[in-house]
Amino acid sequence: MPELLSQAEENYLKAIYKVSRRDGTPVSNNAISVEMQTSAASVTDMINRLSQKGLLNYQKRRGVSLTEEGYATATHLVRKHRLWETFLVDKLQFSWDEVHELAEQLEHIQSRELVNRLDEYLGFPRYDPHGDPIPDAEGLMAERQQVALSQLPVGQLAVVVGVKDHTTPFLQYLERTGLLLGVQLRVSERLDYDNSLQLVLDQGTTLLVSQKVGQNLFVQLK
Amino acid sequence: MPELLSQAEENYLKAIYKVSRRDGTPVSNNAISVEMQTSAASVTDMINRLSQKGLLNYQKRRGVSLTEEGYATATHLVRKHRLWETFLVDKLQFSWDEVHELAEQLEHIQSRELVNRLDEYLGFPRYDPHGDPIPDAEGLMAERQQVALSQLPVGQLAVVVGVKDHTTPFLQYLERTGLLLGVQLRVSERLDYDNSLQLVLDQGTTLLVSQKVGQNLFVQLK
DNA sequence: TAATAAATTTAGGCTAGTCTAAATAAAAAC
DNA sequence: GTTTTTATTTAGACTAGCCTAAATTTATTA
Ligand SMILES: [Mn+2]
Ligand SMILES: [Mn+2]
Ligand SMILES: [Mn+2]
Ligand SMILES: [Mn+2]
Repeated sequence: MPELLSQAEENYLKAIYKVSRRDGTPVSNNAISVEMQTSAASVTDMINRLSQKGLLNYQKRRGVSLTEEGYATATHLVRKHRLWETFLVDKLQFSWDEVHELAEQLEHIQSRELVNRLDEYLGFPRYDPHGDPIPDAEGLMAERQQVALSQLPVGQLAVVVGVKDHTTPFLQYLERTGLLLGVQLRVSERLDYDNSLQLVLDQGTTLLVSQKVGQNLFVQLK
Repeated sequence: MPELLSQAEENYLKAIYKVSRRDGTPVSNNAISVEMQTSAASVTDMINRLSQKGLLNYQKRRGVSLTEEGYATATHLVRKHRLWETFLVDKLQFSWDEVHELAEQLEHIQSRELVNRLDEYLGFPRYDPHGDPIPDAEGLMAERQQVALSQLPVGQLAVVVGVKDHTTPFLQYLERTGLLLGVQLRVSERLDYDNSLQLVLDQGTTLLVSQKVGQNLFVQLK
């Protein structure tokens, strides 16, 4: 039953999806208003409309959760967002730090057929340019056992598979330091003074990164 | 000075562009309301807003025309629309009768960079899947000396270069009869009874088409 | 020219989506 | 167990875009 949703409604759904993935419990009005950068009053308003449409479970003052339909709709939005980002990087040669805002627009284009053809055109990619998994046409996506770089035991070989922080400055930092997806590394030393990490990369080059960087990079054990 | 325009504002601009086709003569409120399928009151309302923004020249009860900026904006919308249609057909294998509605959505995506990269990715096409010229980044587009098939003298060799009617039924009719862009033909006979036309195509196959078809196909003399 | 028709504007109203300010409920701190 | 703080809802207002109905102006026709 894909009712037509406005872009505003879609953005709220996506925000609720995003916040609820972080913990799992019902999402507070407040968390949504922070994520959406709107007033709490606007959130209450929109929550009422979305639960009216059967996309949210909502009890006054007890938080909201996505219904089955709301979850599917949000997942489809994520699918579109990540496929468009992949298109922009793979086909139009955009850099991975330039595509998010564009995908925020493109994700609202309405056409299942277009999304599926785009998916096929891109070769059914499983991850987007930031390493985030792309849901398939049924809404299923890969779940990777990944860990923050800051949690990686010293000496353990691992490979960079994703970013937690998607902002342009962080992505450009990674670009300049060569700490990109697919790079293999190990932590050679953890410096107690400021929790910075001494890394040894692929070809033996070394790199010192701050705690903040370590917390925002996802790696997979090798 | 590309102020941010809403989709509604952009659609009105495009409608005015389409109705006026740069012939200078002011466009009537009524023509816009027919093109947009909205009430005359809504048109008056929007005209006021767009002339406020410097996109239209407007004097009460004397019709509107596009300003230089309004014209450039409308041309850019047409550029985006036609590039996206070309993308959908050339890259995603959509049929030419399926792409218009999708392009109506995609044309509102805001990013000069994206449009220019798409243009390059497509090889700087000069015509869209319907034979309509695509404005370049400066807003310039090819002007073809074309004539309606119904005007073509009997015996004159010509090639199909465009359609006047962009509706799905007409495009599907052309698809089924093989009367597609690039096909060479000549009119072997004009039947007085109903002004239908007997055509001889490329490989000598013949085809009888109604006056309505003749009026909605553009050809170029060979 | 006067009457009629068509086009346009004005007036007023509606919904979606936003806001601020105030009221109320729940949670945290004392 | 009060008090204070935070979260949430309510109330009221605003803009963009749309509408219908009525008023007004311009064009057409008798
Ligand atoms: Mn993104
Ligand atoms: Mn991404
Ligand atoms: Mn079109
Ligand atoms: Mn076209």
